[in-house]
Amino acid sequence: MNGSKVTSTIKDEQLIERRRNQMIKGAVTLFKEKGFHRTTTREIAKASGFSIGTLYEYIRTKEDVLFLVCDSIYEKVKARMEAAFSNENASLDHLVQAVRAYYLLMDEMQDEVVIMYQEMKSLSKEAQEYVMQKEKAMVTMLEQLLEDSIPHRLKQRDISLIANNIFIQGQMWGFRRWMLQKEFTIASYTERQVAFLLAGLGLGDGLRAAGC
Amino acid sequence: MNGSKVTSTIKDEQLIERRRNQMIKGAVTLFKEKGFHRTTTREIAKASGFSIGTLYEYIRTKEDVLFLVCDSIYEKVKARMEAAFSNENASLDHLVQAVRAYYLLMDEMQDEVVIMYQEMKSLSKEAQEYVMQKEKAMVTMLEQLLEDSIPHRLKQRDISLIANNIFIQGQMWGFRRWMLQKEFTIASYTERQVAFLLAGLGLGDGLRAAGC
Amino acid sequence: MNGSKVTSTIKDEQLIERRRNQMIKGAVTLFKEKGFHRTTTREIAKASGFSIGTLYEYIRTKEDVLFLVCDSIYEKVKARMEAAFSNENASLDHLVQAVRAYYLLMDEMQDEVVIMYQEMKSLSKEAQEYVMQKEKAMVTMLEQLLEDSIPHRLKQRDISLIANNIFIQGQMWGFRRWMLQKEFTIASYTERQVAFLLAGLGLGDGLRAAGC
Amino acid sequence: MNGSKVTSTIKDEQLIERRRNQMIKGAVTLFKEKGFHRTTTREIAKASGFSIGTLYEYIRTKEDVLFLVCDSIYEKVKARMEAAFSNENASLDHLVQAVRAYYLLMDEMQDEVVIMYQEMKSLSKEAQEYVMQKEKAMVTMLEQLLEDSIPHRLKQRDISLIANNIFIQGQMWGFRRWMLQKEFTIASYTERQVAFLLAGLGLGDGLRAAGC
DNA sequence: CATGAATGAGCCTTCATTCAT
DNA sequence: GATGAATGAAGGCTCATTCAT
Repeated sequence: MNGSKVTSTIKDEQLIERRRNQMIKGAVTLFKEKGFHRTTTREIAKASGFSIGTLYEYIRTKEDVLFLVCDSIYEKVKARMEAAFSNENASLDHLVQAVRAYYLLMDEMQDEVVIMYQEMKSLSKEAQEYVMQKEKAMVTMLEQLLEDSIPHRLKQRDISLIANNIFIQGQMWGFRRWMLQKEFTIASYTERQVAFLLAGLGLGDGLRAAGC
Repeated sequence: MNGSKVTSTIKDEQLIERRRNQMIKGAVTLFKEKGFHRTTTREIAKASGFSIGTLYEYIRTKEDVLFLVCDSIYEKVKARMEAAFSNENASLDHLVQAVRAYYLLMDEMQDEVVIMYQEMKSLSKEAQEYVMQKEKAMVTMLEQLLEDSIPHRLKQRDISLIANNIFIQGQMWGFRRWMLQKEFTIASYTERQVAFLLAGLGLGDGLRAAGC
Repeated sequence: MNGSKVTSTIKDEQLIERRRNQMIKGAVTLFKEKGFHRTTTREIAKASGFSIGTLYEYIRTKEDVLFLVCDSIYEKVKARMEAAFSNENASLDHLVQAVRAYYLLMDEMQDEVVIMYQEMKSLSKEAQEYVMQKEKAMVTMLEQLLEDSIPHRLKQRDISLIANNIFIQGQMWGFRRWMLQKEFTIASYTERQVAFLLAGLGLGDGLRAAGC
Repeated sequence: MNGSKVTSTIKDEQLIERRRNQMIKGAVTLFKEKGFHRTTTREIAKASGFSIGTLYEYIRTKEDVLFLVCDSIYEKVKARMEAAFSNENASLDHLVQAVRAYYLLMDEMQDEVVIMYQEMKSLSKEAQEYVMQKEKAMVTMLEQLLEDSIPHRLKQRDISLIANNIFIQGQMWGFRRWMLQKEFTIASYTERQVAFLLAGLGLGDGLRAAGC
């Protein structure tokens, strides 16, 4: 149901899907490079492989492109998280595996995350709301994961806080790459964050012993 | 030394200082509201209390305004952090006080933080570099604080990681307010983050006991 | 002979006739509402009940639609006037009846008249000429009517003038409805115009006596 | 108070006045030639003698230009009518003189009248209302003239009707020039209309005697 | 015959920047 | 030093028209 909120003059639904994927792909590249505002609709059309007229058959506004991009990013992240979090056997080990998978995913999607952070405010209030819901849903997934995997009980608020921390620490790996990626690889970053998380939960061996 | 990298046609240095402060104040309000790109130079001039012609006597480019704004934000944050971190008597308690002060500061400067996150990429590569240096310096202050205040030794990397975590958790309080500020007040957010930090360092009472 | 000057790729003459009638009907509605320039070809196609591709099988240019519309309006008005003016027994009474019928017709075709007044200039010079001929023919019909029905002789010029006056007074009923239709009904408007006409011709009872 | 409803970024009121007059002059020429819709803002700017940027300092919308044009036409016509109708000594003779002056005026302003007839519908509902008020005021002036100048009493409705007739007969001289101006000069047109008017009022010598 | 996706010229409008006063 | 009118490049978007299916 990708981008079902964006109207199109085209009738063929499959074509819409295909063209919009072209569009998103082209736009992501451009947004990464120059940001939403510095990218022109003509550039988007060109990068998507069609004319400006055709572009506007599939969207109504330049902002629609941004929405489509954001939506597709979330959709992708969500799908991957769901796959990684499927908790047949909820255990501490599963928690660690899932968090690792999440950090790995954030490593893969660095550019997309940067786009989200910088351009979301260019969406309409309504679209922002929509996108925030999706982000909220992802944090909730992390909360669920924690709840299911930790032996002792935590206050809801603490679960919520920790889920948030994990979530943004993952995003920051990409957003603050200029700082973090000088000192860490994604592997070592993941490793230490997990160790610190477990320590915080009173479950790990503590930071001192956790030799890298 | 506010914005010494930005050229002006005016000779009187004090006047420059005064005018630029007007400018920054006006611009921050506008950037908060509509972002850098959607704000026009005319609006900035008006909000600053002088004409568009005068505006351009004190800057060379619209981007200069953004730089001035970013620079002033960092200057302000840095000054406040320095005041709060002054470590005559480094102790665990001092660490806790300092971190609390930092979170409080981030609460005060929410809007400014949001501007930084969203508009930094609109600066020139050079200006971005400059601003990143300042951010790096702040993280370093946190690292120093940790190093000085924690009884046992931590690996440099872990210090760096934890400093980063604290730093961004503070920024996220403002940036993700739509999510966090529904569940927490700045007091409770600070409280739990500190508790979790200490637990992670193997120093607190753990999360279970730390009743809110 | 509807629109015989407009080319079509279709062979079947009857189909052309049918499709064009659909087109005219749809277009008139739209032109009334938003004028020729603000109406798109897509809208015309939709209102006509077929696709944009099909539309262009029956016309060559958007302007063709306007021409078809104008032509059909004149055809219709002309037919109705001919019916009303058929002068087996030319008499003053017949004149009055015919003029009344004309005003009634103009009342019915208000919207169409407005379209003619406002959009005719969007036709090509050539098409304008064609349409003006038709309008001229109608005025001539009125002239003939006057000539046949008035007992005494009038100078040709006066006949021409009076025919013109009647003609435009009819059109104005629709075109200036916002003014006239606040004060008059079509019945009272007709009534007074006829009285005034007869008075001008030295045939009526004068305006004073002609109680409404 | 010309065009006081149209906003401008320029502060100097006199400059606004001057520039707008340039604009109106340029626009009238273009609208005459190609109509409002087929005229581009760039053409208007060029014909006005300034750049497109400057044009938009004095208006907000292309439609504003049309409004300014319409308003100025009415203003001009109104002023001239007021001058011609000043009724120190209301008499039949004065009526005839005034009507003659009106027809002469309409002859002078043919192109402007055509513009009004064809483009008024392109104005916003609000602006149309405004412009219609002005037109109504002019008809009222004619009514007043009739009332003051005719010896015997006429019903209000008849006055209104006759005023309207005179008004549109004047406008039609320009709008239907392709027809009328083949048979008449403005002098002869005026002559016969006046004769017919007087006859209708039961005041002239009738049409038969009124040799041309 | 009918359809509708594709095209791109062209339009209106904005806004950073300059410079004469 | 301050002002604000002038500039024009550039951007978002529309829509008449075509043509392969």
